[in-house]
Amino acid sequence: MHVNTCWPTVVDMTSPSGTRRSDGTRAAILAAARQRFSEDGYERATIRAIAADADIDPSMVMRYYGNKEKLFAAAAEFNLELTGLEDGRPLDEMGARLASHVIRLWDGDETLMALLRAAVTNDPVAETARRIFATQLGPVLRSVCPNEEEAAKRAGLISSQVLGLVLTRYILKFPPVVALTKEEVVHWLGPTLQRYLTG
Amino acid sequence: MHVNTCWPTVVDMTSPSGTRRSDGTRAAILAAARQRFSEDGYERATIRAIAADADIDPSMVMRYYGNKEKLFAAAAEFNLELTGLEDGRPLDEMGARLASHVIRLWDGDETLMALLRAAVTNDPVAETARRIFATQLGPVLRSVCPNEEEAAKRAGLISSQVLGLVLTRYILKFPPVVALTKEEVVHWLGPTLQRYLTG
DNA sequence: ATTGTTGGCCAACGACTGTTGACAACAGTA
DNA sequence: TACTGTTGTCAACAGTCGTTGGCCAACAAT
Repeated sequence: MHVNTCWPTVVDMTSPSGTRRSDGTRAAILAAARQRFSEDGYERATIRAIAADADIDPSMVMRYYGNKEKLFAAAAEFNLELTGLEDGRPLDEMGARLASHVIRLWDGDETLMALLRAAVTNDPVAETARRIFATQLGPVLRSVCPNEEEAAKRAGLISSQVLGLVLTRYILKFPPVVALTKEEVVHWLGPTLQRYLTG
Repeated sequence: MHVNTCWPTVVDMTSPSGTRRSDGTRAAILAAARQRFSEDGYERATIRAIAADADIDPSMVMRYYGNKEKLFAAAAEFNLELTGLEDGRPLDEMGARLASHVIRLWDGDETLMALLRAAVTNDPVAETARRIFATQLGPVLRSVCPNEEEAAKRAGLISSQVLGLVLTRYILKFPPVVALTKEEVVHWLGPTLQRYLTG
């Protein structure tokens, strides 16, 4: 289609580790983008606003990330950090561990909020969300459930409860859900997730 | 602030029941708005597109509904139809009844999807969602739980699982969740909701 | 036939969007 | 010094948005 216009083809190798003078700007853009996307969603987060937050010109955003879609893709790549959650620990406490992990992971991380906000109104982004949950939650389920199809179903059920909590707590901000302490979340969601895992 | 410019102050009472010639247009706008808002979300659903769907001029939308916000408010008012769900039936089957009710209610109704899509990126709309769930789910919970504060907490938990299912099934379209039959949803979510209700 | 009201279309406004290209400031290299 | 490629600024483009006001046809009541 067209050549890569997002990135200078020849990399400046003056610095020993391949860093560049513009790396700071790149990082500032990405940080501002994450915040804006998570607060405003994809459509209302404008390139101009992101550039203003990063204190640079809007055209720099285009130069370094090509277009708005690619900028979002760069800002919304993230990790559920689920690996190692299952090894060597009692299987019947996994639901509680998972609930605890979700709270710890989501609190203070805006990347996932940006992804969720955008996925709701943007189908390509929804595809990204499907992929992330399928590839990162899938292996965990297959380790406790041999049947491939059933594992997928259980992963879907877990996603529904986890994302439902995230939605009502961090995005819609239902007061009783916001008020839940981490211990309460573990107490209530733990058994639910446990049943979806092994019940 | 300013007078009501959304509606002619003097109503044409020529027709016996107070209907007007423009009622058809009004309804067409509302139907098109519901569909567009549910499919595209608040920002991307443009007045022009809604008007085109309804086969009328964009300015008519403004005349009848004032502005985009008011149009959405008119399109997103809806009913969870929860009254009568608890009377005279065994309390320990209420979770299953609720799960069954959710599926029946959401399947084919785009109003609630419009509300949810818009609420995620629009704070005033999120407030509407909070209000609807608080006022319609609250009474049900108070009928099974005397403690006011605990009832609110349980309502929040139920919302998290219900909205999580709606999100993953109807909006993000996670394949395993979409594939669930109504019976499977009742089988899996029923006990969860039952525990949030009375556990 | 006359008015006044309602329903509807049309063209345009001002604001804002993503995006582009020209150009200046600066770095390192020869 | 002059040259080259990177970083950044500025102004503008083409398009879309919500919204407004003017205009005309259909209709109602006088």
